[in-house]
Amino acid sequence: MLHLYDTVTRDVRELKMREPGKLGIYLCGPTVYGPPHLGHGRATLVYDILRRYMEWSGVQVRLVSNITDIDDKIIDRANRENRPWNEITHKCEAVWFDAMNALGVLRPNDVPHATEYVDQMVDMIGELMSSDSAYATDDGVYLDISSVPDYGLLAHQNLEDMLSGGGDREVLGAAQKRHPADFALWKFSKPGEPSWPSPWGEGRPGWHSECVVMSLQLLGEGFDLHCGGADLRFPHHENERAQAVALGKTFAQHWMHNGFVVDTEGEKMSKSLGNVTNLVDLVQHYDPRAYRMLLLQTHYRSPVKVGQDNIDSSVKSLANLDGFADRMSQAALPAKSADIEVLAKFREVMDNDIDTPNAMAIIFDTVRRANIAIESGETDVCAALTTAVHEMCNALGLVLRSGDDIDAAIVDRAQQLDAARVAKDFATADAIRIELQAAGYVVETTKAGTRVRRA
RNA sequence: GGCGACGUGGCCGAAUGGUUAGGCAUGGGCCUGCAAAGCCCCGUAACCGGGUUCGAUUCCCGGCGUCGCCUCCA
Repeated sequence: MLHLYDTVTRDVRELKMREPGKLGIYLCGPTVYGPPHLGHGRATLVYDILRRYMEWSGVQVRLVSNITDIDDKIIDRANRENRPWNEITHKCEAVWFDAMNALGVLRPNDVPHATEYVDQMVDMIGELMSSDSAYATDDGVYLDISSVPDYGLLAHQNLEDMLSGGGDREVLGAAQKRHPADFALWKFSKPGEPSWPSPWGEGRPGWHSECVVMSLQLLGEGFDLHCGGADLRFPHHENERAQAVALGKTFAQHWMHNGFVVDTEGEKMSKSLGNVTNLVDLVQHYDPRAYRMLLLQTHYRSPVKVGQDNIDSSVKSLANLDGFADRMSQAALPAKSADIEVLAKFREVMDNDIDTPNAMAIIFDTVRRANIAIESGETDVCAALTTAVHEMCNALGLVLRSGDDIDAAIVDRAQQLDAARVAKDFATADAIRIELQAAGYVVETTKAGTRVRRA
């Protein structure tokens, strides 16, 4: 049974499922107005790992993750670049899923778009209006948070404390709001802006409304888990929840938030603080698996430093695992099911708030034990451990590469190298070795003969 | 100002009131004709000052420092 930290109760508790064996997850997706950054990558990888682990554990997961395709930032960019707003959103969404694909992040089961749910949002706002939980001003329709008694549940702050600081920031629509924390459900459009009809005037939905409508519609009331980056905790998630409460509906039963990506100075990475803050750059310049590896070695709630050293270290440890997979794939091991004890330990740490750093420790330890087993001729033991490694990696979405296809001509040369060595013609052997290395291969001398692989 | 997180060995990064994290790097060994690759082995570290305790990196108090949230950023 998975136990997971809950932002509301602030402790690790069992993740309950409305229907045992079926898990409904809502993940706040991107606003498509620019290239995805490392933070987006972390969030999606963290929940991809959660999803895969749950599925591996036999749970049927329905992951819903939206695309915010109407928003002020999209309109701003469209105006700035003088191009249609929906051209930007389509382009950015394509880039997004390309990056996700490269990272090995499974596509969510549902990908609702905000623009597809405008009617439902208007209906919901209508309900809030008729119950006096919302009111219109000159620039939009706002939720009256006084109708939400426990507003601040996720922020763990009461309203007065929230307002006492935060000082310099501009309060949106302040002039006519009843309370500074009231937030926009509907924004009236200016001429030329994308707009939809509503009883209160042409406009577009506020950010916080789409996720309530879509999550409740697709997953239903009281769905199991709502997640996203730590920065969404407040105000976004708080405000989503506020609307559900105002509607008299039960919302998410469990809240999960992942930590930030920070730069080497430990500062939150938001704009351009390093050279690889852009996710697209990262997956182009490095093995995309390295990012998953790096995140697996950090707890999801801790900040993670992404820098050259860290990525390099992950690339290296990944190469070691690949090498292991490759060697074992060629070792003609008997077919064995995974070592039960190893998997039990793996489940134990994973069920404890997705403790992937310890899960990785188990994987590395199992690799070491498999190596020792094969050295001492215990092929059955080795096979069971190796299968376990593959199962665990599979559960975490870590795909190990084994056995690149090597040109027949190269394999041929390797065999000639072996022949020369047997004949003790070391001059020829060395020459072939140099030749193969120059062609970009690592030449390994093993008891079973020379093996080559791409460097 | 309010709320919260954190300060661990060369770097990254976990758990934990007393005994092994793990990764990467370094070092040693094995293998090899020599190499490389690979495998094995190795690390007593915990911001400072008090306190609780037989014993604290782990609990409490106080400093110092870093970071996050406090109206639209994953």
